[in-house]
Amino acid sequence: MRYWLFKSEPDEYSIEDLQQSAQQGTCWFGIRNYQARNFLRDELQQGDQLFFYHSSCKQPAIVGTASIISHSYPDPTAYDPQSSYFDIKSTPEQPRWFATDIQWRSTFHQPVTLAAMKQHPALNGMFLIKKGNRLSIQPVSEAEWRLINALGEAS
DNA sequence: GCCAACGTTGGC
DNA sequence: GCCAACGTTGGC
Repeated sequence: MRYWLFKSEPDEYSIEDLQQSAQQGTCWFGIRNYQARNFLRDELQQGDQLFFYHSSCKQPAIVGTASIISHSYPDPTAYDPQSSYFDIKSTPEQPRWFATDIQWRSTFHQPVTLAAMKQHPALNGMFLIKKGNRLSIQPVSEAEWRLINALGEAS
């Protein structure tokens, strides 16, 4: 089992939206970056867990957790000419982009803000903290997973 | 709104 | 295969 961090703009899709769809899960689509795609296609496994991160908002923060509930599969929006994620070079024979299903698991009692993570010495090496990293899907170590969960559950 | 840090594209 | 120009992300 591995740990990940997924970014989402709360205006587009927030942890509240994720929680409301907890029964059926949520299709996570629209990843259009090759490095993120490779993680999604090659390394994410059913049962993995992830931090849900709110980006491009007032208080960028990890706000909760979710789990991967499917294998990765070709991103249907890449085939849809009506979709802004349409990519003519992605075909059913050779899909270029992938999606997966995730399911809400927890909302943190206290969001763990980017500022707090930057200040925490133990999180210096975090993918998210490394300068200029903008990946929308990125790996998280087990130590980081434990620490941030503890920070988020603390009141 | 600004801008740094990437990623992508395309000419050569 | 290089690299300049351009586009995007996302914190501030």
